[in-house]
Parts: sequence; structure tokens; C-alpha cells
Amino acid sequence: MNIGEAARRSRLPAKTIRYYEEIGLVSSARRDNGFRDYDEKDVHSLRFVAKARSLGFTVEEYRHLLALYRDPARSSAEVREAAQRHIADVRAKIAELQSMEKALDHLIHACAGDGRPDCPILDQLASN
Amino acid sequence: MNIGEAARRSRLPAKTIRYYEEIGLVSSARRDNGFRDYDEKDVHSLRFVAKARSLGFTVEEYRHLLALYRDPARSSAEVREAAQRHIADVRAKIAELQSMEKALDHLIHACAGDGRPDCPILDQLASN
DNA sequence: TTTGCTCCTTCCAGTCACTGGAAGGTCAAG
DNA sequence: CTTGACCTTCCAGTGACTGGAAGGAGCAAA
Repeated sequence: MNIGEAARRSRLPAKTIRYYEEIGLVSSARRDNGFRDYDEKDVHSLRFVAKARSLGFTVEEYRHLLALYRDPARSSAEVREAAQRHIADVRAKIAELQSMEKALDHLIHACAGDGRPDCPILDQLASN
Repeated sequence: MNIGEAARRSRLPAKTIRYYEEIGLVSSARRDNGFRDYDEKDVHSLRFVAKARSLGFTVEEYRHLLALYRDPARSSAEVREAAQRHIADVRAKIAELQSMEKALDHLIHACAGDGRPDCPILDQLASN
């Protein structure tokens, strides 16, 4: 099948699939006319990558997970460690964003938001 | 003062201050030897930017907030709107990361993480 | 004076993961 | 024969820095 069909079936943009090929993450056969030609196995790999992507893994992590997936001698410990490293990153990011959210929420509630220039948000940014 | 001192006092890397100058966000005087020369007012602006940065605003938002800060005829409504747009972004990002975290947490708990190859994490990535 | 050190300058390239767009080739339907 | 949807490659841009090279400035110690 053409890249467009593979894109629809993996829910990855065609551009992204070409990019993944360029960086050696996935590959495909080629037809005589130069068009990429994907089979079910290729689509399966693309879907695997699409799911890792939706969980926020980095490209290098997709690569690692794909390699583990294809290695029958892998240990589940290695997979779990990759997932644990990633969830730690996700949690750190959440904590950071939550502290921003909290600070912003305080500021927004302190600000009248009317036609006057007085603004605790600017005051806070300008303090110190 | 030199850029190094301004960097220490604003808690922004010197490289970042030069970058902000390049994009027209801040500016400074120059000494005869070509070195940038910062005064208290400059440091104040840099600190303002550093705080906006720590709240996760984008560079274009720092620019907008600085302009509002410097405009005595601003309305606090405009500042509050900028903050509200930003907090909505932050909340959307938090929600996205939390849904990733939840999915990852399930997977990690389902995985034995031992020497065997069987792994629900890979199974889930490969499903469909 | 020379050495050594820290700080400063500019410029260029790289990061991450795409994304957009230009210019042109392929193919089936009408 | 044209139209339109698809495909190809290549190049450039995104955001917000960050790293590094190559070289100049300024000051203290030997």
C-alpha cells in the first residue's frame, strides 16, 4: 500500500512516516515507480510507534522499545525500566506545570481585570 | 555592569540574555571596548522576563507583558486575559500529561519486570 | 614583560520532532 | 487529454535556547 494508506491506518501523518524513515526508525519497500510500499507488518510497526508517541516517549525511546519488541530474548525488566524512566519525566513535568498553574491562578484571582492600569500580575512580575 | 553580573542578578544565563537582545526583547548600552553595559533598570527588566519565563509564558508573551508593564495606560483586563490564555494552555498540557501518566502507570503495574520476555507494556504498544 | 586567568565578543551549528512548501513525477477516471 | 489525487525529493522554518570555536579585554602575579 502507498504511504497515504499506511498513514491513515497508523494514524501518523505521511510526512512523519517519511521523517521516521529518514532517521532510520522504520523502513519500507519501494515500487518500480519510486513510491514507498507498505505491508501489514510495516503498518504494525508504525502503529507501535504511534502508540509510544501518544504516551509521550521520545524518538530514541520508540527506537529502544521497537528493538526490545523485536528481540525475543528481551527481559520485561528492561521494558519496565524504560517505562519507569519515562513516567518519572512525565511526573516531573506535571509537577512543574502544576506549580506554574498555582502561581498563575493566584495572580489571576488577585487581578481585577478591569479598565484600570493597576495590576497585581505585573506587580508580581516586577517585584524584587 | 557586565553581562555576567547582570546574568547573576537576573538569574538568566548570559547566553540567554544575548539571545533576548538578538530578538529585540531587551537591549543594553555598550562600553567603548564593545562590552554590554547594564544598569539597574535593565536588570529589572531582565528579572521581569525571568519571572514570566518561570511561569511558562512564551517569548512572545514576555514581549507582550513587558509592553503592558511599560504602558501606563494599560488596562489590567488585558494583562489578566494574557494570563488566562496562558493558564488554559498550562492546564491542557497538565491534562495531557496526566492521561499519559495514568496509562503508563497501569502498564508498569501490569509488567512483572523480571528476566522473562513476556511484557504487557510491549503487548499494549503492539495491540490493534 | 610575560604568563595565566576570567570574562567578554561574534558567528555558526545543533537540539527535538516534526511541519510546510516548492517543484515535479505517476496514475486512474472522465 | 486533462484533471485531480496522490506520490517523490529537497530545503527551510519552528521555539527557545545551548554549545563551541576563535579571538579580544583586563587584571594580578612571577
